[in-house]
Amino acid sequence: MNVTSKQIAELCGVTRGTVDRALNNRPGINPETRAKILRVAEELGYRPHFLAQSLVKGHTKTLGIVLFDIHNRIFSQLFHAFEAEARKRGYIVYLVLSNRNKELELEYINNLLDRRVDGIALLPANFNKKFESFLLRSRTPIVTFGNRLAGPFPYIWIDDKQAIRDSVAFLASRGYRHLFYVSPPLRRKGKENIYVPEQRYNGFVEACEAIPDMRFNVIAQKYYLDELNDLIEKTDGKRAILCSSDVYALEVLKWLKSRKIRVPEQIGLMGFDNIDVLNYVNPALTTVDYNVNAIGTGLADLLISRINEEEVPAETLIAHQVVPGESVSP
Amino acid sequence: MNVTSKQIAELCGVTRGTVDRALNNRPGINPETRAKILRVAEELGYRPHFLAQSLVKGHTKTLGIVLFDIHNRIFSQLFHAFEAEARKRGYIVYLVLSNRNKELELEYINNLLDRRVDGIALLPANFNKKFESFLLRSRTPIVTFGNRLAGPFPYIWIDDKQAIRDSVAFLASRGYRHLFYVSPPLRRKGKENIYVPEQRYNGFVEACEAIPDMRFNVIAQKYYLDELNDLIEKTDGKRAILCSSDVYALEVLKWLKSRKIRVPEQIGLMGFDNIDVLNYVNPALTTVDYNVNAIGTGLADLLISRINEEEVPAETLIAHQVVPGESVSP
DNA sequence: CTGTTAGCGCATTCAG
DNA sequence: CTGAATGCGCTAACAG
Repeated sequence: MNVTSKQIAELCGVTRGTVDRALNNRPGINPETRAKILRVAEELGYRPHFLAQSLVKGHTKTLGIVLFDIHNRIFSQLFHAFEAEARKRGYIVYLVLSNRNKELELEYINNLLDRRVDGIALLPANFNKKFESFLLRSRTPIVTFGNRLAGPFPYIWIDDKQAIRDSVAFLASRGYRHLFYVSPPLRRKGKENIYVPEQRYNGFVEACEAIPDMRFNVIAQKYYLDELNDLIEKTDGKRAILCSSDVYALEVLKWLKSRKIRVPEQIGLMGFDNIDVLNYVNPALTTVDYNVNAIGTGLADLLISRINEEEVPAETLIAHQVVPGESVSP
Repeated sequence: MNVTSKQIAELCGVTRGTVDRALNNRPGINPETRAKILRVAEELGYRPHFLAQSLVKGHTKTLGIVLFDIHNRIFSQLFHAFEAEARKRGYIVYLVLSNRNKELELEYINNLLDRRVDGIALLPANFNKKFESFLLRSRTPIVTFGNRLAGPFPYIWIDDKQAIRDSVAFLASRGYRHLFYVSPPLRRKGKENIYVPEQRYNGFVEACEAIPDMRFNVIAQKYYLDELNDLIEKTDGKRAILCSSDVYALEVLKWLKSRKIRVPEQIGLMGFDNIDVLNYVNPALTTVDYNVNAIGTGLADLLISRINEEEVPAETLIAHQVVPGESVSP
């Protein structure tokens, strides 16, 4: 059914070598024969067989991106930007979702490698030496984001530590002297790749400790609302809850409302990510904004540069900024 | 660098045919030679070259899915389910975003076809005969969702018309006698594929007309808030706004709040889709819920069945239900 | 300027 | 049970 270059050759009474010269307009061919071949190819709706082409050329013009999932709006937006940039540069992309599952991630990366993607953008769940040497051995360009590896894999994201420091400074400037920091569980250190949560955690502790009269607690467990409840009852003064992501902040806000605790009158609240749904919640959440599209685009750009064997910086950090909302008092 | 079956053959002192018999455990091979070959392959970390394999086998174990974008949570969730099911069945998936752009969609489908995907799940932006015959000529299994084509392409979604009818009935049962229906623009009919918006629109009109004393207006334009404003000022009585999606409803709610119009005391409000962010907005929005995961999974299932040349229903409709919230009065 | 030849890596005949 | 040969569709180097 699909027309091949061989058929075109026969129809034009030439050989496939000549057809190839015409199609990929390479030098050394009579303009007339070229025109004829091109016309016939056009008429027959010829399209080169991509797989065969890839097989011999050694590249597939295909990228893979592995994400945990696509529930957090941050990541769907990032993908959108990544995909748009990739397409502009002639690549098409496989999106695979590891669900934070280390085995699944490995299996997926193998699948992508089997399909000979030209490069992979990776939000790594795995992190040990074995994993990294596996990636290295693949000899495939890999760029990371949102979670870091130790090896020589370019990384693009924001400066998480500084961003949380800025958040603490902001809350301090508004007179808050007791902060509760809600973070994903951290005790799984060594068992999971928690680079970013850890950076944020460190930023929080450092920033708080640098402020003489600042008191603070870290909540990093699954039942964080229970712990938050205890903490709120046991303390007083001007307090604020700082969440490591808007998703947490939204949950906390919902819970506070159900408990009839007013924000910011009784307690301040701050999120992180500035996801678009914040547009629809009251009070408007104070949060940290950064340009996710820039990350997505930059990720594709970095990866394609690496594929073209250009030098790229080991680390590129996107700017962030605190966005004041109504959830902290003036 | 990558080890090939040829190398294994040499190392084992046999020919590639034999290696193939061992690897794909086909009959007609001495158990001992097989064991040896398998061992060597294992040691060398042999992985078959997927492209070469595909080239000769004629399939790629790859699916393509084309979406408008991934901003609406409905679609990211749908993708997640689709991807999970596809993976379970041994397929990996290309996700491409047409941005509702007809030319881009065509280009993308061509890209997918070039890469010889085994099947495509399509949310079509195009819709004319030419487009459909193009799809048919590709001889590639295609399944549609969320927007319909005229031709023989299996379709999976919900019964949009009935769902809106149910919404109207629900509002009527709560005593509302004047409804404003907010829909995407419909005048582009003939220029864009607006199957679903049209179904919903028809359902709305039919349902309203069947209720003797029901008054209603349809707002289907870009500046719908302005029109809504006029309408609200010119009318009175027990009124409600019915939106064709939660995204609209959220915008409307935000606008109502800014205008200090109370929901549901002064006006009722209802959305459609039951997206997860509704969890965080007040008042809780009344909406229509359906199982998106079932659609995503079903989509993959349908597509793979078609690939395996099994018969599938031309249309499969997923159940929906009205979810009462606080945004309509009791 | 064009034809011939040899692969890319694998699957699948047909002989032996 | 195994070897040799052919082809998937395309590219590229070498002759002529």
